[in-house]
Amino acid sequence: MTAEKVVSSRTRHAILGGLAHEAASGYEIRKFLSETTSHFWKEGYGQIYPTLERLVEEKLIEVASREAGGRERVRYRILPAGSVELRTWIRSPRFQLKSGRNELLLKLFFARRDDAAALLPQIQEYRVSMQKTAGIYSAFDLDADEIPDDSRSLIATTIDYSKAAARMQIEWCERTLDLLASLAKAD
Amino acid sequence: MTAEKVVSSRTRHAILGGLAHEAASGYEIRKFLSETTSHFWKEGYGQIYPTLERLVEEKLIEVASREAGGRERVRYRILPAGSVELRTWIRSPRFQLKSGRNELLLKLFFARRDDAAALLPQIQEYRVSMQKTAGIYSAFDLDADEIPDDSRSLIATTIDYSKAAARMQIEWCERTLDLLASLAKAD
DNA sequence: TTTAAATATATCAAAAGAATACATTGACAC
DNA sequence: GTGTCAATGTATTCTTTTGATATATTTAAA
Repeated sequence: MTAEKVVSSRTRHAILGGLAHEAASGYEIRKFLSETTSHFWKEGYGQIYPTLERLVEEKLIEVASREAGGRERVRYRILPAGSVELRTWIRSPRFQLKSGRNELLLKLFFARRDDAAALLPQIQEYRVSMQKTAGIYSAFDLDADEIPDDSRSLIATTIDYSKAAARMQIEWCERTLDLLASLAKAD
Repeated sequence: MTAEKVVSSRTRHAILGGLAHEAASGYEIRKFLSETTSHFWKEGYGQIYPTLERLVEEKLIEVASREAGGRERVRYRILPAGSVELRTWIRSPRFQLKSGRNELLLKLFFARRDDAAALLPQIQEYRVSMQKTAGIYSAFDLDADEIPDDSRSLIATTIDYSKAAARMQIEWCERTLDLLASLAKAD
């Protein structure tokens, strides 16, 4: 009774995508993802390492090199079957959206007028952090050499998204700050 | 050695907020949240039921009524200490943002030109679902009786946010559809 | 009036995320 | 040179969150 565990996780595809780019260790994959997709996709080690082992078992990737001695480092490389799986996923008409969590909006939802003064600086902080984010994406250099020409314009759409999201949030902050200021003034 | 488990979870505040509105069971709390805050905050049963027990232990809420017989239904009510905790949280200058996951953007990030044709209908579907969402928020009635006047304009800011987010995503879909169409045409 | 569908309640396993542990390298002060 | 500290690289473990499923009850339908 070796019941196969069903893996519905999308982590496998994020990893395959990363390895399609180049062979890497779990640590490097996470670094790559957090530098490129973190605005809409993040992975943690706790997810990456077990999934790598799983992908090896499934023969979608293989160990490319293994350095021992105290700290060990295992690099993985994608196999042809892995590339097929990646492309199948990209083209299959199923995808999942999971909205994030915004604690500040939750506070606003439960707040009363007399909380307005305390909320004001929190929204200012939010705006600052969004402005920082917007700056990062504006400075993003799509002409960088490592990006294959073939996918450049597709990647551009994800950056477009992040920029638009940041801008939208900044504008919301501004509208909301105005409102809170008027509430706070009217005590 | 009864080491107190530290609860850093924000679920407690979502629950306290819900109960501040009116006494309710775990099921009802979840229903309330999913009808009102689901665009920026969701809770599942797996989180709600254990947290309710915890909050009772901490004397922030209490059991208001308990119906037995086969299926049991326990309603909880917020205590003064719970209200204080809720307000303290709203005013404290700490909040956490957790960006969601967008599998479609992940696909676009890893895609190549020749995937464009397969991605096109996926983005169309995305646009439709966003249009539906936008419709819901536009129709939202803030003048409904149950909403206390005191927090009406604060709640309005969260709806403003959701509307703006939906609009932004629809516009992104339109830009992206144009691009993909041109890529797909050029084979 | 039995059956089917919708609603209400709760549990549990899987996935995701956060915190931590430990190893190596490099830079700098002495 | 050498001891100390910080930065980086690697991985594990634990907690929180999510999702699927089980079970009971009520309502609607046939």
